[in-house]
Amino acid sequence: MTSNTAGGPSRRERMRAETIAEIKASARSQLLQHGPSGISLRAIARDVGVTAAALYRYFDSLDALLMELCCDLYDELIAETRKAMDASPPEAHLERMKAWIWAFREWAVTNRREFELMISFPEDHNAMAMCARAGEAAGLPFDPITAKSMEHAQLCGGELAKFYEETSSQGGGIPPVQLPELSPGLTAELRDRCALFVVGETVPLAWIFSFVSGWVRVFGLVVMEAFGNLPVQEHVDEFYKSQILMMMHDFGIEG
Amino acid sequence: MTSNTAGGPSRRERMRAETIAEIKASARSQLLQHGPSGISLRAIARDVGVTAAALYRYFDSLDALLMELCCDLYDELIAETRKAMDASPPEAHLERMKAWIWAFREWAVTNRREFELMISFPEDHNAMAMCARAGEAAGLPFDPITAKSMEHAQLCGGELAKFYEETSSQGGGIPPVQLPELSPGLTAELRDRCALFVVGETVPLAWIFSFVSGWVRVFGLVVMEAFGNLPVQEHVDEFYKSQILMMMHDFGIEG
DNA sequence: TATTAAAGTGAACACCGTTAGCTAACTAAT
DNA sequence: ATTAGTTAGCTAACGGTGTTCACTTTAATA
Repeated sequence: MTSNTAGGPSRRERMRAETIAEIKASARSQLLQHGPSGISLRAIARDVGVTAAALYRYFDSLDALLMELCCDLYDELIAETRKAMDASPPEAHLERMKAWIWAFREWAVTNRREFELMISFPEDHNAMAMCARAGEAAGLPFDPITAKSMEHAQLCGGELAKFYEETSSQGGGIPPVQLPELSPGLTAELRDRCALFVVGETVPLAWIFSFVSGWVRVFGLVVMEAFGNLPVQEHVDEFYKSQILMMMHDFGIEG
Repeated sequence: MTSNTAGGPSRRERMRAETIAEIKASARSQLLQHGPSGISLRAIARDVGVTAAALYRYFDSLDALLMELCCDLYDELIAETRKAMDASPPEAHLERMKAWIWAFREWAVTNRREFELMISFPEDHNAMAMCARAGEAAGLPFDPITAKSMEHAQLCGGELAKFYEETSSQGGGIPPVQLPELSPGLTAELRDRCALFVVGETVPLAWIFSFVSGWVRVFGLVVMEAFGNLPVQEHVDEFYKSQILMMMHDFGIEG
């Protein structure tokens, strides 16, 4: 009757997916209310209307559930960021990069607890080891959460690469203000590491360096704000804008 | 016999202090081994050789214990940083500020889990509320942990103020490279907030702005490295040095 | 319809933080 | 020196947690 002639997901699979979604939704609701450490497997079970033991049909452990939730949150952040970027046309690389920063901040601040879970996860518990093992099993070089984080950074890095391509092809390109002397070792590592972020082509070292510097700065801003450590607390928007301006200055762009 | 004629701490008080130290040491050892969420009150009790209930003679709750531990860790960080700064003479403000950054990083990286506890604390659990209440009770405007964090930042901010004093008194002072236009509101807030950090006198707005920017950058660097998110992972020392160079450039200093 | 795999249950285990009431030990004052 | 009061420690218990195991129900399949 319910045979799978259409090739689509069977009734059971649909049910299962629905239950999983329900579980995750409950977990997130608890995350919102009580923070990362306040998520209780038994409370989730109570919420979903099922025994605690039943959840083990869906997740190997609470940590595994949290990890999946964490990945979902990254997906949400990435989707949100991408949407914000796409509000500007594909050629407006600068605007799209600004949108990336802005969306990142917006999401992290309006979803503080989720963000807290995301950044505290990679090394919390023994989860890192678990992550790493899962990653290796799938043939990936990184644990899934680090991978997601890089996917997120790549949204901005790729845009930078495209921006370089265009500016360099139509008139010399913009020389960055200043690049300190770097050893061949660091130079190589920057290129290697950022081949993953800045997926693009032969962007010059100065750009890569400025990109990494900017990435660190934005990370600092967002984490500080989300964790309540930002010195500025009233005119945060303007402060961000001024920081963006300064970073653009590093790329030799006056905005 | 054991009367307190000398005015010093009584035998009981000494014993008590010793026990408290033992408890904290055990807590820290567990922090080191199992991370912030792996600290168990009962395990501490077992370790110290006492019943779990007995610990409540020393701390109101596990959270209270963690908070005190957190403050101790800040004290350790501050002491270490101060020591590193004092390796340079009092006039070498630039060197002392570099030492501040370097010591901060060093401590955070060699005490990752402690650092993790420290930055995840201010908002974790309901501890923030507890902190705030404790702070208000003591008449302080901030919770003790935020206060410690600011004391730490002040080590660097104060040095910057002294540096400005000297350079401005002996020949015009160094103009920072660039300061974006800031609204009166943000200007005022920067001055207000940083009156706490940069305890000093009439340092110009551009310096305050650059200081806050630098503070954000260093925070980003340290957090990323401690949490394993720093893009650079092999030539970290050199990367830090290059970042410091760039920040000095913001102050108009080539070095 | 009989078979088989999945989903769910209930009880148990070993932990956890916290509280209440009691006992022994030590301090301080009479 | 005796007494009163404080402090540190104990045991026992309560309600909570994650996790496992054996068992039953449910639903899809052959």
